[in-house]
Amino acid sequence: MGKLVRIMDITPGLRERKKAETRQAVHEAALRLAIEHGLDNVTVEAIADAANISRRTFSNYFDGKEDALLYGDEQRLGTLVRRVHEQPAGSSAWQALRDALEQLYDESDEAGGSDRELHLRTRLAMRHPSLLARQLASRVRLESELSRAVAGRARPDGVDPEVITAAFLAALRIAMQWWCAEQESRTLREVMGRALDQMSRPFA
Amino acid sequence: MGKLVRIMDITPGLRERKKAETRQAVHEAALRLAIEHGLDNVTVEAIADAANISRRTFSNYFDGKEDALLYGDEQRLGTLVRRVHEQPAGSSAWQALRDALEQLYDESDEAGGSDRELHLRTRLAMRHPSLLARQLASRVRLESELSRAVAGRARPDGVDPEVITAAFLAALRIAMQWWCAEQESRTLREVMGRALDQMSRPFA
DNA sequence: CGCAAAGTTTCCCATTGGGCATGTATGGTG
DNA sequence: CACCATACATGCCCAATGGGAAACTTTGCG
Repeated sequence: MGKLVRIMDITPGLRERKKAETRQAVHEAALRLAIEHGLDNVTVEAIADAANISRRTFSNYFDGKEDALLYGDEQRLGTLVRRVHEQPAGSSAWQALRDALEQLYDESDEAGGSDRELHLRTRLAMRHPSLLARQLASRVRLESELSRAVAGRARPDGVDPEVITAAFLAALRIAMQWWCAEQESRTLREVMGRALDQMSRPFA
Repeated sequence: MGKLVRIMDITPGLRERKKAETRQAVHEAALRLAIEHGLDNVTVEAIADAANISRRTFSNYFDGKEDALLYGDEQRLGTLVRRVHEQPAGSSAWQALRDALEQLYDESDEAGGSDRELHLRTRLAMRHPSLLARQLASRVRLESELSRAVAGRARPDGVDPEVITAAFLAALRIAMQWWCAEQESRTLREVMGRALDQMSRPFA
């Protein structure tokens, strides 16, 4: 029983940790190879090889090279959901989303995750149709979670959570688009702020 | 030269017309088979067979069964872009989008394209990840066209066209989501109207 | 009518996802 | 600590797929 507590609590068990490590390793291998040789010049086999696992095992971790590449994105958005949940209950839905996002970028700045790499990765994703497709699909899956995360919060009369989160995510996407179009003239933060400001305004 | 005019003008040439016909035939075959047997129980070969073309030729028309299925969507969104262009120059960006959409649904009502079928198709798309993915990707490709179509129109101060169209399309997506969740209690029109109203309001 | 261009088909092969069976590491239990 | 159920990795295999090369057919301009 004591073990059970430990398992559920902090230690996910060696097994789980190893899985997570491998997943991360595969992800990074995929990323490196894709940037180096271009996505379609990289086979699943090559990625698996670079990560020291068999091709078959790769399939156990990801549904394809695209998923492997976008694993970082999924993680990032997952933590975004968590941060939204952590926002003070007094924050409005829109504000909670914005603050959570801001917080997310504070963290990644500290972690040294430079904008530079993100820039590259995102350009890669925008260029390749199959990547773009999977990315958007995974975001939709996340949208519902995000909606639930803001469902209990204050929002303008008659505006449903789904609409707020959809608008929020759309703004993020547009911001990334803008940011990738220019060459680092502005911070991603700034661009996102701008997009979110615009999105929060009335259109009619 | 006279012929050249005809080619560019109305007659797309027999060749082009046949291509369009085939494309449509393949699309419909795909749709029928997918609804009948479920998407993943239908091979590309089966679709090609049903449309009386070779498997290889299928690839000349579409990049995969998903694309074949979503061809209808692409057409529909293409005409939406055209309708937006046709809106009176006096209309604001947001209004032009809404009116063009309304118009699009007037047309499909006249054409007898029942909501019933759309309901089925959309549920299909929402359930199957690979379909959802491709659908979203094709919408992004369209987003830029739509943005250009409203670029010259009146919009709230400091709000860029991309943001407006992104919001618009996001609202459509949410509306489809809502509409598919309930069983025909409301018209798609109504639901879309509701989503668009909400989206046009300020969030902050 | 004749020919060049566009389109279709056949043949082919590398890549891929996933089922199944077999090894191998992990962790709870007596 | 030894033991075993279970989860995980791997190897083998096959059907599906995308797309290149080349042969063949259709279209339509001159």
